[in-house]
Amino acid sequence: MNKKKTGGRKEQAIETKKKIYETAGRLFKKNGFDNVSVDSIVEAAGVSKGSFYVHFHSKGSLITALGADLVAKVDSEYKSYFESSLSEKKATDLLILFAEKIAEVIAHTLGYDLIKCTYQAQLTRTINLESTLSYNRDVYQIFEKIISRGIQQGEFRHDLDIGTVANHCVMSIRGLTFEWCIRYPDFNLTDQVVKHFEILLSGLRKQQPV
Amino acid sequence: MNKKKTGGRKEQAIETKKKIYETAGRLFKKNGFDNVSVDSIVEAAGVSKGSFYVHFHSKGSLITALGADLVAKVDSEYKSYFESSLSEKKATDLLILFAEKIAEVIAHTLGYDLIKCTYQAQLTRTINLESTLSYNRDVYQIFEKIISRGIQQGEFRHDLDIGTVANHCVMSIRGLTFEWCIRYPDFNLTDQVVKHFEILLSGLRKQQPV
Amino acid sequence: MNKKKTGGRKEQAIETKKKIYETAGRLFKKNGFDNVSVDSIVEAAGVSKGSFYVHFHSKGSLITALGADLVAKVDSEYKSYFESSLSEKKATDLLILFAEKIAEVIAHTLGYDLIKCTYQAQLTRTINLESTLSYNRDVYQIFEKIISRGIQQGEFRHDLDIGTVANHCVMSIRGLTFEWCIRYPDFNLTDQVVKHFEILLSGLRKQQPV
Amino acid sequence: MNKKKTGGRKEQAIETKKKIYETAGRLFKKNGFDNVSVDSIVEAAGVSKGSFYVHFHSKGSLITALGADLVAKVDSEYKSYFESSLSEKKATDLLILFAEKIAEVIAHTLGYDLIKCTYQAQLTRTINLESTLSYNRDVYQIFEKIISRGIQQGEFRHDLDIGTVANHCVMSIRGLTFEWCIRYPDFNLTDQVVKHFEILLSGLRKQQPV
DNA sequence: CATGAATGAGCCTTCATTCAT
DNA sequence: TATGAATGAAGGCTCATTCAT
Repeated sequence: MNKKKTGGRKEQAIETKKKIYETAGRLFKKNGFDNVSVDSIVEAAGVSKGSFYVHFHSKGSLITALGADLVAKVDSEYKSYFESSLSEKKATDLLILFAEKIAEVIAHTLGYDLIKCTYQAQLTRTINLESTLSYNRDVYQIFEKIISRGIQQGEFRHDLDIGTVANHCVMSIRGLTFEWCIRYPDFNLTDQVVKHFEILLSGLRKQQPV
Repeated sequence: MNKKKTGGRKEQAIETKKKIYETAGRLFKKNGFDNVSVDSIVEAAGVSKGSFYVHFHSKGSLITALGADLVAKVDSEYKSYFESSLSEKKATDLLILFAEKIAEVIAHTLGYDLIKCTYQAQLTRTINLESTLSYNRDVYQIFEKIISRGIQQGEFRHDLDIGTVANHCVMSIRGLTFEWCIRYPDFNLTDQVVKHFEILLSGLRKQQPV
Repeated sequence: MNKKKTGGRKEQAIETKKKIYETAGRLFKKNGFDNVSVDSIVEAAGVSKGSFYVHFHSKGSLITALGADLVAKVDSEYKSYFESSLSEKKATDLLILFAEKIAEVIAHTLGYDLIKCTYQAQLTRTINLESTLSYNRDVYQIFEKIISRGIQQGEFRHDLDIGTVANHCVMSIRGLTFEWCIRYPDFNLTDQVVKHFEILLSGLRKQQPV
Repeated sequence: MNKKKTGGRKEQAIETKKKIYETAGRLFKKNGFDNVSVDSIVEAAGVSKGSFYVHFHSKGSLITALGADLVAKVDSEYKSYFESSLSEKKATDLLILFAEKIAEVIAHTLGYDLIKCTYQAQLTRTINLESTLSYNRDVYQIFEKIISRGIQQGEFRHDLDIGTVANHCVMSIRGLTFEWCIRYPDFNLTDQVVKHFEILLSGLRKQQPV
């Protein structure tokens, strides 16, 4: 009925899957997590319901895939941003900058609807959280590098446990993001994140001789 | 047909409403937010479905009421705890103690299921969040008092904006609670809250002359 | 929209349930067991799908009820037939007559389609079989009475175990009915049942001179 | 893409068909009749869905073939058992022994699940019954031989119609097997078959002095 | 012959809400 | 107030079959 352009069936199959995938992403972003049905996805994508189940084992598995993809995408963005900022010497500035960058990505690249539905999904455990929560995520490792450098350079206290602090940094951002979700639009995520890290930093910084 | 004990119709009506209300609370706590239907509530409460809609405009309005009630209840608990701890002199200790108390209430008095479903409801905005988010909540005011005292007593930095810091304290707890929800049961809320506030404190504390 | 005749809501409810029930019975009989959906039942009955689930917990429970009803109905018919035949003196004749009566009821009162779908349901255990299989069913007891009388009157062997033989009589009829189902219409149930009971009565072995 | 061992395409085709066939048999036996889909067959067999429809016109035709095969297999087993028992002189004993053998094969060689799904298929006429029901089946002929010998040897009554009695013997076993299916596991098929044939042999009626 | 993507009707069940009594 | 029958859209998922490559 449709699709004659691309050659092989395999290419077509990939395209169909992609179409479902992207349509679903768009709908989730637009309508929120619980308001997207398989029916609405396939209708919007212009494929049959059967096709959906050819390409995805269940609605949940599509969501899981979408989530993992998202994590990979933003982590990669964080990573390249961090690497391009390496010239920045002071760990303090680096920490603020990196936190700010994350806030920017969340608030503007991903956007309110997508984040909200992701957080919802995490709470309902509809999705497999491994990719989101793994402490091996790049975002944790970048924080660790920054903190580690701060300690080495004598900016941060020597008694800090690097893993623990990185962990609390991520949690702080996650917490502020949650607050942003529930106070939206009366909450400036970037400002609050910067403010929060400034407070946090005053505690991390080595005490200056008077 | 039943209920002859209490006299007037008004008393009976109140009792019916109460029965629905309490049953709903119990069920939400037990089964999670998405797994409680109006049907299950009225069945468990022993009233008719019609009665439900006599007393509550919709399922959502019941949930809103339930949420506001919960906030009032825990805030009152926090308040009385705080007042009984006033003898405690140091603001630093008071802050840690109070944060710990909140974590305890969340983890043990309220419990995982209730909190999770509350957080879910906040994200879906199924409930009216006013009561939860109002900066007039007792919990904010208590933090303000503690911080204010810390500044007055010379423990905390003088340049802190009391409202802002209290706000970030609440947000930190909210964020850690969210993390607890999605990592449960592999996350000790109380420990993490204490740890987080210790980090936060080192930044709040006035810098000591060497 | 419809139904204004009968007075109270309760009467209407009963009528609705009855309408669903009878429509379902008719459809099962007409289309066979696996080819009747809840959709088709409610459409034919002219009620909403929601109504179906108001009156029946599930499709299965409707079928179970239908089955139990059927058993009760035919057993009662067997019983009254047997009681009206009590004047018949010889147990041998009574046995043949009663088996024949059962065959008649199965083949003509109930009919091929209904029986076939009942037997199917038994095999898939879609229905609760208790009512069908209980050895307390009237039909077992009637056979026991006949056999018992035959022994007392000296017609039947004294060494027969009454319960066992009654049981095998029922099983024989059930077996022949199954055969009828799979050979229909090339199998005369009544003739075969009569023939079978004649063989059963006389035995295969040549009679030994005493 | 795969399978290089066997030479020609024809050999491969045969092998594919065989693989589907045997896998289907295994699955039907394991999961029951209604719980095996074409999808599950081709997945388990490791072939494509397209291949299935190359080799079998429909799901039903596969089942028909499977059924015919089964009949041939068991009939051949009955036959060789009977032939090896010919030395057994008395028709009475032979009859009991043969019925018992059939019960054993049904209960243990074929097993509950397979028999149940076969009986189901017969009722739904999903399968072509010719092979099962043909009066030319070996099993009928063996019964005829036994009965015939019993008459010739003076053990059985002379007035028996051999074909009719053989037919009722098969039906009895079929009926008891049905009963076994619906009462499983609270029904010992072999015991009941032996008991039934003992009753059949002796009859219910008291023996008259000649 | 083999493949597997695509189809779309069909399945049973749940649910919040309405309304006549 | 209280009842509970009635509603019907929506939900996720299965399945035998077709057909272009």
